[in-house]
Amino acid sequence: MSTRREAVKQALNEASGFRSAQDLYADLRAEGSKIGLTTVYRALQALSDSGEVDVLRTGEGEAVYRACASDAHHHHLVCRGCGRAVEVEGPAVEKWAEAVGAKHGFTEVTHTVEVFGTCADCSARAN
Amino acid sequence: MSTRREAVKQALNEASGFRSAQDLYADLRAEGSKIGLTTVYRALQALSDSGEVDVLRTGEGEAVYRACASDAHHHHLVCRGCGRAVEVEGPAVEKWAEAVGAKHGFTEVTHTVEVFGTCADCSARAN
DNA sequence: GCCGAAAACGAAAATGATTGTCAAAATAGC
DNA sequence: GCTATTTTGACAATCATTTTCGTTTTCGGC
Ligand SMILES: [Zn+2]
Ligand SMILES: [Zn+2]
Ligand SMILES: [Zn+2]
Ligand SMILES: [Zn+2]
Repeated sequence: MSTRREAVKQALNEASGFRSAQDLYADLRAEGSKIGLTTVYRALQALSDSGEVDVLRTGEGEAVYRACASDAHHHHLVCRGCGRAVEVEGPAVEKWAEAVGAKHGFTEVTHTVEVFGTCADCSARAN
Repeated sequence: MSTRREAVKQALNEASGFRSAQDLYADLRAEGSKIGLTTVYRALQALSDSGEVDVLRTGEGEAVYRACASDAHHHHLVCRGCGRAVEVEGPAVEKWAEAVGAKHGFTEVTHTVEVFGTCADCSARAN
């Protein structure tokens, strides 16, 4: 893993929530790095290809990334206010998705599941 | 509802799966309409605002729309091959999402759930 | 340490979906 | 018919992401 890619992963590790390529680029430049935007995109592409980071789409269609602690399949509970994310599991959901696919004759069934909300801190701050 | 918006909704009704604004624009032009791309975007915006159509994002971040039969909250089982979509319900998933949010102190909990697979027809065609 | 191939970089241009602008066209009320 | 309002659509502008293409680094072999 190259130094630059290492830096991108590092920046992701320091964040608790999902961050976009543009966010990470800004973070890195802010701390003095001379990294280019193209390289940030390439690093994120490689990291998500190798499964080292999770990626999902915001409601506006922007790709956001996160370095998750768990290697296993999981989903996220994401705060709409601060972006903080909690890794969650849902055996019931996994079974349901499989069953739904099978029931309608679909094969190679996969799924996307994300839960959004306002975290306790953000709720408090709003008062 | 204006004639043009009516036309967009009509085009969506004729499709069984999710379609992008560009897809619908192409469909309408193909059948002779002189509608503009901007108008298609505006119609879809209005239709989704009023809840008449469902919208979701493809893995590439493109917005796709569908005129669903059900007014109630539901999810979709979508074919990766032909785009065909089936409306599905999952009470267990609804409860799970709520519980997960509550457990971590999140409020105003919402969720996105989509199931993807290859439909029977597409599986057969691949043989 | 030195050399050339291969990999990594990054600036700038290209892409592609979506949105903003604004004048022309359709529509409604009178 | 006639003016006020809404809708429309060609075109420009945005913005995230991808391509392109020299330049710089890295690295194995010497
Ligand atoms: Zn928060
Ligand atoms: Zn899952
Ligand atoms: Zn299919
Ligand atoms: Zn649901």
